[in-house]
Amino acid sequence: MPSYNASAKERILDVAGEIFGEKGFKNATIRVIARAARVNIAAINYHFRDKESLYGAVLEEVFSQGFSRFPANMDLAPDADPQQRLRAFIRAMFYRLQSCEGWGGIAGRGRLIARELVDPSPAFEAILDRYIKPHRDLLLTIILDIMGTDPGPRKLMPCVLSIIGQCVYYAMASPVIRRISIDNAPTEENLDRLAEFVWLFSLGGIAKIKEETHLPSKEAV
Amino acid sequence: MPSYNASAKERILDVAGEIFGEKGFKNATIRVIARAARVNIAAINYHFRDKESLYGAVLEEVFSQGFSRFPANMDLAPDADPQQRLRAFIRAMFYRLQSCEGWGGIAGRGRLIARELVDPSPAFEAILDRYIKPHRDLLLTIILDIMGTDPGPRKLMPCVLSIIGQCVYYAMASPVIRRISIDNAPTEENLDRLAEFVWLFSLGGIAKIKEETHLPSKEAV
Amino acid sequence: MPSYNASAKERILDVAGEIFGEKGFKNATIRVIARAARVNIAAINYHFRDKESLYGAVLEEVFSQGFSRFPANMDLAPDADPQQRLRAFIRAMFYRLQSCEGWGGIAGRGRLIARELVDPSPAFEAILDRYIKPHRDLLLTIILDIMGTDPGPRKLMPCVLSIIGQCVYYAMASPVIRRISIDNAPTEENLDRLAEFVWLFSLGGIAKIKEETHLPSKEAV
Amino acid sequence: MPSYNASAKERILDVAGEIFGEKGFKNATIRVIARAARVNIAAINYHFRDKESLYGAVLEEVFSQGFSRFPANMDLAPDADPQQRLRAFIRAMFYRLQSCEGWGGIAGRGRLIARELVDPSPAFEAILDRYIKPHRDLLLTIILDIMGTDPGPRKLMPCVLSIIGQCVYYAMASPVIRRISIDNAPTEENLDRLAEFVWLFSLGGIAKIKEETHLPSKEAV
DNA sequence: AATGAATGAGCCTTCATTCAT
DNA sequence: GATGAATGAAGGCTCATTCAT
Repeated sequence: MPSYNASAKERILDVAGEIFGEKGFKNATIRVIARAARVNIAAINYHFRDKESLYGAVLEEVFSQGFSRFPANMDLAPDADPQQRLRAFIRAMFYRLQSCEGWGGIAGRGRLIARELVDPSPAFEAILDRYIKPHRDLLLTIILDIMGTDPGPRKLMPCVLSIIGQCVYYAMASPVIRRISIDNAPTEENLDRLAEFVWLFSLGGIAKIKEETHLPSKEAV
Repeated sequence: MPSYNASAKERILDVAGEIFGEKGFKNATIRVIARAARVNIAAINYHFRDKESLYGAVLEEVFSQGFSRFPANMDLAPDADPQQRLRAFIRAMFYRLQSCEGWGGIAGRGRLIARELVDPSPAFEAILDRYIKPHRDLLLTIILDIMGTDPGPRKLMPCVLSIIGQCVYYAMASPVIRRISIDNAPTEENLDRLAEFVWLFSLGGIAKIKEETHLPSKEAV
Repeated sequence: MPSYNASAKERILDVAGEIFGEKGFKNATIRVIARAARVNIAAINYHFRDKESLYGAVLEEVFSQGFSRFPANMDLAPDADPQQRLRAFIRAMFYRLQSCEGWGGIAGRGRLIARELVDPSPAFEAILDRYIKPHRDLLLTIILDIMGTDPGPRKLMPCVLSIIGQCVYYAMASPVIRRISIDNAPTEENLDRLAEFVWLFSLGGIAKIKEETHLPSKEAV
Repeated sequence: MPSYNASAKERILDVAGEIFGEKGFKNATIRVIARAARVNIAAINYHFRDKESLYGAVLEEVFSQGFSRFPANMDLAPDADPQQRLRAFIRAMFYRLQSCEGWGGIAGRGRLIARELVDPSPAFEAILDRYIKPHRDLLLTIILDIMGTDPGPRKLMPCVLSIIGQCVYYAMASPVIRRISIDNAPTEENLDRLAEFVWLFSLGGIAKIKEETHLPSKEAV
């Protein structure tokens, strides 16, 4: 039965995402993953060759599922203005990074992405090209549309980073945030509220950057 | 000879910061640290009892040095207005997280902090209380002073997080940022420019949040 | 389709001979054999039950083919004298142990036999009885005929061993011989020349042993 | 106590020689070696880095001890004639390859050498240069002295190989020889008797080769 | 007849730690 | 104060084998 085979492979992929996200690549052991997936250790080797390849498959799965489940135009009207497109972009990013298990299986995987940002694995290279760079370009066009004019890369790229930085920080530092500040448990309500905040904060930031003239633009450098 | 002992202990602490920052706690091995510090493996256990305690000592050292070398009022006039205090705060944070080796020995340790945010070690608990919470409170008062009125925690705390988030993100994701966007090598010029950007962006964000009235304040919830 | 089955089984037997000869029993893996034979791993167990049985089948095949292709009276006139019979015996042995692939498919299998001499496998027991002992007896009668009289086992058996030893050594140690001495690539020309040498050397040896009287015979012990 | 340390390392080296000789490199496990040497598995790694390096050390030890304990001029008068030097050479080789444990610790290591002849390990390269080639050259000069004139490499080198081949074969094929022919247990009496036989057989062979004129010499090729 | 999936055993290695000196 | 030797635990991986199909 292909469904049984697929099931075992899928089970491995599933729990591996969970455990890699929770413990990190090195701390996670294939023994634990195998036990959680209710398969033999050698089955992991059979389906994914080795631990590193399994990790690569998990990474691909996380990004693939994340972007298909929460596209950047999530809940967005076709004729939305750039402000609303930024809002959707930020909300989708929050959901992608922090949606919890009950919603469909990518819980804790936000931390997996956070780990990749800190030290990228070899498998992350492909992810950069296939998912992250196009995503960055989308945000670039949104910001350009909001500003109306091109302020040059020295103003544009940092806007991208500041917006993404906020989204990522809420996800990656969530264990600490919970301890030092507010309730940021990844419930739907919290995510929506924080996304709304980041959106407004970033709109203010973009406006401020646009009106600043003493910041160097590309030409000024 | 106390000087020799102190020297060995200091060498261990020094290279351990480097290597823990570079590889992370689990990936770093005391063998590599011992070899880099030119001491016997057992000497590490002798001076620091075990790997975890060594890590704790490193963490304490990193924060202690970071805050003493780059205080939050760095280069700040005593009578500076809150905007300028925010500027100094952000600049100090950039330097603390990203200052490179030539400047005095805490290179790569920004990544060590980033790792702690993703999964905090037991030793991080003390750091939170001694360094991070007071630091957060300082930023809180700065923002309050900028706003002039207390908008309630639902607006205030996220401002703190969005500002810190930007600073941290630039440091923690630097390997990836370098690949997908701008030159963010931690030179003095780059750090100053990016800190300036984050400062302005955040001023805009704070202003925007202040004027927003539909955002829920604490009482509205 | 019987032809396909037979073909698969034969392919396995064929490449297994090659690979067992090259790597030895333990170092050879059924995975590599299966891939080289272009069959599924399980097909090997299907056709040959397990790795050890496959090895037994290969061993039988090697000896069976070797002795049928290169019989000890190869190229020998029916009325040949014992010296010529020894010559044919030695030449056949060289060919059996070293004939290369182009000649009909038992290349590298000389090393397989060499390995069996060093540590015999369970399957070798049957080979001893069916092939090697009769072959030894044939050489015994040849030597007896050359000597004319029976010098007793203490002189006779070592002659057998010294002759066989030379033949086997040229085959088994060929990787080293090539490195430390002469060109002994198993070309037809080289095999013929070396066999000729061993024949003459052994004739001299036999003659010397025959005339020696101080060597203990069986009775003297 | 250095003697205790040395003792552990020596014990490992000792039993490893035994077990590698008995089972071969792949079949031998460091677990078994560790247990037999009464040390922890990790101790092997500590002293010899890994299995392959341990094997290299064993190989070096076997040859080093073999040649120092049984030099090629063993029991030889300083003014001995070439025939007697050949006799000593052959006797030493028999002892080296087959001397059993009671005599001083290189039992079963003849098989280790035999395995190297069949498939040389990377570590064997150094052994060739340091031990085997000089040994071969010594035998060459002995044969030259016996013949009186240089018959050319096409006659000389095979003489070397035929003599060495006999010695090696008695050692390497001893499990089989025992089954198909005579009592060749490596007792001192047996070794002496067989060495004596090989010596005489080889003297006869050399003489026969010398008088043969139709064999190609170097120039004839 | 033949295969893909899955297993259990076993192997080498690495690591942090301890102990005697 | 500092070290070389030795340990026990655990980890990733490979292999021959089996089972359901």
